Amino acid sequence: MAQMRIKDIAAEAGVSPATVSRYLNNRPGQMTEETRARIAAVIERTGYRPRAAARNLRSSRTNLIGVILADIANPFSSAMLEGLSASAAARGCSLMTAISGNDPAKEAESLTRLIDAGVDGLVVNTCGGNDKAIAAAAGRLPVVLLDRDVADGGVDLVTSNNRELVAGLVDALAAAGSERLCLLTEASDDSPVRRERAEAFADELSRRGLAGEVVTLADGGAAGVGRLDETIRGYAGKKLGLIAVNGLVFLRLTEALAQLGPSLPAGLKIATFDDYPWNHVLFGGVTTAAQDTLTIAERVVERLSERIDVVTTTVGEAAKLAPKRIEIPGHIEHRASTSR
Amino acid sequence: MAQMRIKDIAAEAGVSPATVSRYLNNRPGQMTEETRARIAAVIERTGYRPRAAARNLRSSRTNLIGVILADIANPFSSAMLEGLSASAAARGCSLMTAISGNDPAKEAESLTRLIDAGVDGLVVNTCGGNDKAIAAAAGRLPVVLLDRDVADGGVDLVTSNNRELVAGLVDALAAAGSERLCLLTEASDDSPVRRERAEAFADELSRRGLAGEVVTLADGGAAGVGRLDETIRGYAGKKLGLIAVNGLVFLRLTEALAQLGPSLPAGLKIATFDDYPWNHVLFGGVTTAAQDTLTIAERVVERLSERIDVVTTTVGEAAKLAPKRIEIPGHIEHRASTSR
DNA sequence: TCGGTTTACGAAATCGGTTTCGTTTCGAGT
DNA sequence: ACTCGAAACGAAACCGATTTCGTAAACCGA
Repeated sequence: MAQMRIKDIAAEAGVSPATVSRYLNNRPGQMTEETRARIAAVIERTGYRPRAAARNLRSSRTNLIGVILADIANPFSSAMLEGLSASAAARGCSLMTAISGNDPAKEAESLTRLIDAGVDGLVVNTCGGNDKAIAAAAGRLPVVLLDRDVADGGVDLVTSNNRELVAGLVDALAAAGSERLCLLTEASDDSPVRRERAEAFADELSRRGLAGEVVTLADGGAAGVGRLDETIRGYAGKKLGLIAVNGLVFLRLTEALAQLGPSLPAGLKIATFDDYPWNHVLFGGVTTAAQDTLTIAERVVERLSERIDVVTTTVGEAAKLAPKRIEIPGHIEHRASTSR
Repeated sequence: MAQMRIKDIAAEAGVSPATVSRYLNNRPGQMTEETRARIAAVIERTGYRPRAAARNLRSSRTNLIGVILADIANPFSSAMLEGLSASAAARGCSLMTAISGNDPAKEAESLTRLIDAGVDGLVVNTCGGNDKAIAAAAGRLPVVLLDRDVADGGVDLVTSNNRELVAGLVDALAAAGSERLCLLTEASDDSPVRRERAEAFADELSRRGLAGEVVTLADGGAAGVGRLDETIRGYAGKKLGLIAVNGLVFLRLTEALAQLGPSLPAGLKIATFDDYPWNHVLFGGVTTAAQDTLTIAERVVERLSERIDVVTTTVGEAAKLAPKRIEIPGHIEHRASTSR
């Protein structure tokens, strides 16, 4: 009685293992209401749980979704993980997670490890440098990219409407009276997301005939902050507006500004991407381009499920769905840092 | 050639499947260096990867560690997840994660879902309310608790040395000249961790003959902040020292203080638990009790591995290891908020 | 009432590894 | 040369579900 097997249940219910299996997966080949009840009773009484490994082996489906995240310290990632977890659970799937820590080698290792583990599909928030491997993986099993695209294209991608969010932040700064705008980026960040935001920023400036530039901070070191400091000092009092391309850059910006004083220099306005908790607090509230992480997660899982269903339902090469790019609209949180 | 099976490899290498299996698991029953090389060559050439499901079925070992986290928004949790991921990967294991979002029902559901999935062991950062179920689970498979204990005891626990960290923060405030100390907590937080810190705080006060109290903020609402505001105002200028029992409380404290002004009122000193990124920035740096998340994660996985090895190696009831409480020392980051 | 189609279910093959058990080979000791 | 033990390996059972295929019973219209 230690561990019940499906045949034990079958014996006790006076049916065959096949029938119990049909019950467990409530299959189309229905059964009498009476046998259904009998099986249910036995399972209820014995507390039987089917062994996943056996099921996986035969059906070659694991109900597991692999997730590779570049940087879990980023609240965007943790919010995403929570959303993915919920959406997957709603579909009866569990998550296998791996964290690359922005290390392409680790990412590659995670890729093979998760695939070897037999996940039904893969969600990848890539740190870059594995475009080939990811594209190859996408040829062998369902893959949906999260936020960051790969070079070769051809893989599903769910992302925010970065261009419109950039426009929204520029709007906010312009409305607050900024006459010259800077987009602050980091040298080490060469992700497609950063590029997309930078391009949108440039477009937006020229579209409105505003002055401005993209300022790249040196990595972590004092040099970057110094450069930033210069920039700020140079424009101080000249109605400068600053946009941090992501939450980490914003933190560095805050550190640099702290050297100038605890509140914003007169005429300086700021805004940032990524809705970190401290954005409510710093400078009395920072105007933020917030992504709709819950919806993004939901759509990622939804899309992945579609692909998984197609793979397991259809046969051979008919299983090709055209790659799709899904943009989830975020919104601008207007706060004190861009008030007049 | 679509999917190689172990017997295909065996055939190509001119050996039996059993030998290939021995090679894959490098088993004690050694093989000739020559056959080893031959098998290696075939595997290398064909890119063969064993199917995990089949392996799991027979060996009833999945190399999967289940992780249940109460609140991923908490940076402690994300740091932990990163650490667990790394430590597990180093042992060839993957992580199956579930997030309860502090909902006991979700936690219970995650518990059974992960167990059903066949994880070898479980790491639980419980949100409370499932002590029975968790203790029961610990009777059926290896379980290590993370940070938060369950009532029944009898389950391994890895946690920080909260009592000493409290003492360290009290030290810092006292050294900064604070004469009266408050520990700020939240009404909704009734976790063992909070209780332990509160007790340690009270002990520490009486040991040193310091005045002070535990102040409980009402949940989220303005009332709590109002109360806090009162407290601060009441003591302003009287060398008050504040300790936030965790990072979220600290954020609320910061919001409340923001109403009073951007810098700390004269004579007010503050310190907090949880080393969030913004702690470096707010108030020019906040003195923080930082937990050694990496080591905690490492020890959790290590302890879990011990239990897993015992389970799979020994037979029957000899497999009982005595439950163990492991404390990982954290340290105090002294920053501007407790300077003289 | 009768052929034909569904419906409900059982027998047995199957998924792809691991593990047990037994056999052969090889080297060492006397 | 002969025995013995260990090392190297193969044959076949096995893990526990799902799935295919087949069959008997029930249903149904003419």
